[in-house]
Amino acid sequence: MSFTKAPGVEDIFPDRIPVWNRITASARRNFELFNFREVIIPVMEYTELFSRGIGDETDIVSKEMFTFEDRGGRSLTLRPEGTASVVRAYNENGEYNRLSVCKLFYIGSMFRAERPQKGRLRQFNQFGAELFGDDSPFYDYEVISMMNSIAIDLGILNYELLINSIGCEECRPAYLEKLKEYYQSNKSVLCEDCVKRLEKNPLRILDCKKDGCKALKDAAPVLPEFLCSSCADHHSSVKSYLSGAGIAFREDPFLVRGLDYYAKTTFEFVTTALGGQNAFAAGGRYNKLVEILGGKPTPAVGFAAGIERLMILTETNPPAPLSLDAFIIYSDEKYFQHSAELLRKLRMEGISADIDPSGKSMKSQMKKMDRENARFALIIGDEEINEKTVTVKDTATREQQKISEGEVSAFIKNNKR
RNA sequence: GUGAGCGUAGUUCAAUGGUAGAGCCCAGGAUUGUGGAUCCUGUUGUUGCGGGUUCGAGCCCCGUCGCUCACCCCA
Repeated sequence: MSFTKAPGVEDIFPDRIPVWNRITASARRNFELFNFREVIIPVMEYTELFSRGIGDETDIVSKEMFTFEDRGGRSLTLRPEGTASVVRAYNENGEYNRLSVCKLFYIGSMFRAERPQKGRLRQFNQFGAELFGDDSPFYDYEVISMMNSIAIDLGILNYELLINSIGCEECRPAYLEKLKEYYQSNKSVLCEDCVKRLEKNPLRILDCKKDGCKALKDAAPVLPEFLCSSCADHHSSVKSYLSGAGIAFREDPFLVRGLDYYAKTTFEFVTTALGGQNAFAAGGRYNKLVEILGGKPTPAVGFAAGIERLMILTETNPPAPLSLDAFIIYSDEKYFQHSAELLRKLRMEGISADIDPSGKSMKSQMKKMDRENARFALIIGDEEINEKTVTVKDTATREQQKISEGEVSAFIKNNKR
């Protein structure tokens, strides 16, 4: 009986781990520069959290969640995104939700029961940040600029930052009315799905790629024109902060998000290098969500980025593969015990080291050493045993020298990569 | 949920319906203590699975499973 992995999940083997690590390290570094602190949240929550938080009508909740019953008959769901969990954790923890501003970030797996394709998995990983407690447009800017720093840090080329404001509960209803009116009068041209969207979520019609619906978009009412003065001010402040920081962006008046909780600022980092997908990070402001999930009214802003998508974008320029500090080679099996003892000491000193215990020829051991990408070969034979030395060979320059046993570890530490 | 393409060695791919092969990888070697180049030798398969047509199927037909890409949607 052999087994295969479930559809849409992935094994990431050592050869790709440096790519992964470069991304998560960059995220952590930048989050810390911006004074965000890591929070580790559970991978499952009561289903209600997501249906309330993300919205029952969204695709994520209505058809993409991995939901199951626990033994007591309560419905649990593998998290399809991080924000709802972070909000729940924030609300539940008085230590943090009484702070005037609370900045958190997370890194972890998310689960959505979609058909897998390039850049889209059923179990995928995101890092994201959430900021609670302040409505200042400066924080919208800060969150966007933090993601921008990570993208630059990772050397991602040819990406574009799209921003928009989708208004607040004061001004959005009026816009939605206009939008409905507009599409109602053109209903005959709309595709089947969009006729449904007209009632449930008219904003989404703007996202439709069908020719008929797309054509209507050009003459559709544009959200920015309907913003109340508070939202308009907020939006222009965000833009001027971005311009002031030299961050290029394009306003996309039709940028709407697939999750219900957003208000005011929305943004997406997009590229054409991801096949059918185009966004590698996205987010926005969500001032009502904390309250919807039972907390005190608290403004918030955040984003999430797809780690696998970032891997696709950065794998063309891979970081150095993992390497080993030392590989021990012995000329005769009778010196294996001695070599193993040296190996043990090196590891205790914090030097990564390995050995081939098979007792095969030196040539064979050298080959193995080469494959392990070792920095130094440590050779032990008759001479070395008699002199209490080790021959240390630099695998890059092929130069070698004898070093007394006591000084080997110090030498390697001083010459590590 | 919908559509298209593809399943042959660890991997990348060959094989007019007529004995399943090559490159790479891997393993060993090219004299006596030394890796990456070169050369030599060697290992590896129920051709995804199950039926059918045929004297004969990796190849044709049907089913099934899986993968990939795209739509939808999204990070």
